[in-house]
Amino acid sequence: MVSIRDVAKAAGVSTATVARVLNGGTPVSPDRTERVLRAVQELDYVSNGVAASLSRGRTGLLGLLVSDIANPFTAQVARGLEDEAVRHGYQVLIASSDFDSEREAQVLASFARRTVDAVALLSSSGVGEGVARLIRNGIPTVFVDRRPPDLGEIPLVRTDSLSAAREAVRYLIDLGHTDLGMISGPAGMPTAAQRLAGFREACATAGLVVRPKCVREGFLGTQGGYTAMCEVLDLPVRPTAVFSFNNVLAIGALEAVRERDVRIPADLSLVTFDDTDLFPFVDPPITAIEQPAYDIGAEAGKLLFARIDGAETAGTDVVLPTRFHVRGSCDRPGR
Amino acid sequence: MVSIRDVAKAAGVSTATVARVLNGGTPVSPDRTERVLRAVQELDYVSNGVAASLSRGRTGLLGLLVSDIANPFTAQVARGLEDEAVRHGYQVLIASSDFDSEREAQVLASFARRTVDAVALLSSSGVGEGVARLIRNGIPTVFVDRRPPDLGEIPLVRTDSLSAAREAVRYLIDLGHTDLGMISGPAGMPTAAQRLAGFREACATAGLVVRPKCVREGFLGTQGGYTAMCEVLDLPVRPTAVFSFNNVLAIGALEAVRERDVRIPADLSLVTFDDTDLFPFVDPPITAIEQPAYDIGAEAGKLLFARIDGAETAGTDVVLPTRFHVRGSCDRPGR
DNA sequence: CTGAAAGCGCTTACAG
DNA sequence: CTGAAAGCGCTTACAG
Repeated sequence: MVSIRDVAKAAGVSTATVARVLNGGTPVSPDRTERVLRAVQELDYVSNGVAASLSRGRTGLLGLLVSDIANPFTAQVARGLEDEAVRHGYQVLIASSDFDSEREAQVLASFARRTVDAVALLSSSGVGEGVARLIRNGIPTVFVDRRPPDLGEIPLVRTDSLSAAREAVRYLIDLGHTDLGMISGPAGMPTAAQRLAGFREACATAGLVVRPKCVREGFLGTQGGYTAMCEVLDLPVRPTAVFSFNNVLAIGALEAVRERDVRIPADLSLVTFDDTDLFPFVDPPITAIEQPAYDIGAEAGKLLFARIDGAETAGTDVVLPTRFHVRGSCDRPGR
Repeated sequence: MVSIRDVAKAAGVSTATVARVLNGGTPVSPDRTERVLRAVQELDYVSNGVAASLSRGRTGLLGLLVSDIANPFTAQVARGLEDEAVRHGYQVLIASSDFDSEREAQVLASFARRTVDAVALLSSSGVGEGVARLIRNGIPTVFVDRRPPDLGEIPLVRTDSLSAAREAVRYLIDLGHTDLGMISGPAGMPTAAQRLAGFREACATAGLVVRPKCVREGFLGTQGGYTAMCEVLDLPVRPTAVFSFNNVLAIGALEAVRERDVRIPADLSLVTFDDTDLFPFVDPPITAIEQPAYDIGAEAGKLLFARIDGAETAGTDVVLPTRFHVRGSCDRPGR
């Protein structure tokens, strides 16, 4: 590989001069500038980014840990973060844990090795030691969507899950439903707890009793939504409306619904957290809570760069608004 | 930051010994091993990954260039690639060009700086100089899904777009359609050309004439599909069946269809390349060609690692099978 | 099994 | 404006 020394030799200058020409900033005489440029051209020189990172002390990389990049919400967050990164001359290193906490730990360990300048976390498990080390090592970190309870000082960008859930469920109640169910998320996940709390609050406020068996915890993935919905639908008495933790679980739930020939919304009303391009075209169109995923990602990026630039961001909690899309998957109860 | 020298000092050994303990491989006496481990613990030492990359001459990173990670096909490819990467102790650096060729060039330039050990390309434009430089610099590269015409020697992982398209269109013809349209992809994209060719071949074989105005080129993104479908539907005489270049365009097409109260499949039959979780639930369920996106990504990873391990991969062309899902969006023509 | 030392390929005060 | 040189923090022959 041709190195900066080869270029310097060919141009008859020092490596310092080559670096100055290539990186700009410091002035270099036109004469030498041209000689360097020509040598670069002739030798087809490309600088070594790793070496540059080492001496500069920064990599120009933002780390993003996600559970599954194929989740549409996650992908949009990634896009928002990436666009913000590009604006600052950065790139994003996305790692999917696939809900595997060991893989998550490996990714965090790798981030802690300063392979990235800052980290955004949109991960599933409570994480634990991995994040703590990241922070002890002084790597700017931001949580996206949710944050483990014991890390309150780390900034967070999110929506208000609790009130959005409460509002959606109140919508169902206003329609006349009195027997509601929920396909919930994993118990350890803060947003799962919040959405469930919103669900319960709305029911409690309306004086409704929630039957324990109507609340099923679905592990993430469509399969989890399918299983949970099967359990709900196979109850001796079905609830007349179900609230789903997110769009992935909702898709699984739809499979269960179809399999049992349950009609939506005649037999069952359905509302879900997280929207999708195709929800308006589903039979029937799915009523959903939209989160501004792209903006969440962008906001996380802004926080990270503010921190990189020396700003104090501890304790920041950015809350972005949700939108409720009323479509065709809800109706008044049939009984 | 605590460095390997601090650890060496604290443990009373050389930095070489610390490295040996931490990286394994070379044997170290139990006594020193323990001292090192204790020092690491006490100092909360985390090695610097960038420095390690520089001296090892490898970063443990695979670069993946995509147009849009939010495209479900792309996301699945990324997952397949990533899982393969993890199997080899690697991570994936995903960069979205967002269909911007300047951004694409920047990403390729960054990859060429050896910030990654190998590269998988799933990008939109013909690319040009960026890829050429990558290859001149000896960075193992693989194309995914499509490859610019002049880079035939670089390995490629793909499906057979032409015959899959032909088969899907023949299905429409067998249903009795004689006036077909297509929402095509950007003219410069090889897969767009191939799917269009498949469409034309099927029509020609059946002796059908394709009206030029029934073939619209949609720029990528749902908006492009919407516009293209609008043009088709606003023709004085509508075709009775339309074949869509991919799922994203199909979603835009559905918007146009809905807006005009066209009924699928009664007024119009629709088939699209690329499947989606939700297509079975759309009204009506969308008939689609599924590509094994995850496997495509995994296969690309295998090729890259084979090449990293010294194997010769030039000229490789891996073709994976598609699956045709007949659902409810096609019927015999109504007229 | 171990350490001194060179080397990876840049960047950047420092002195001129 | 310019170059010699130190330094970024590891890894790895080399000699013992």
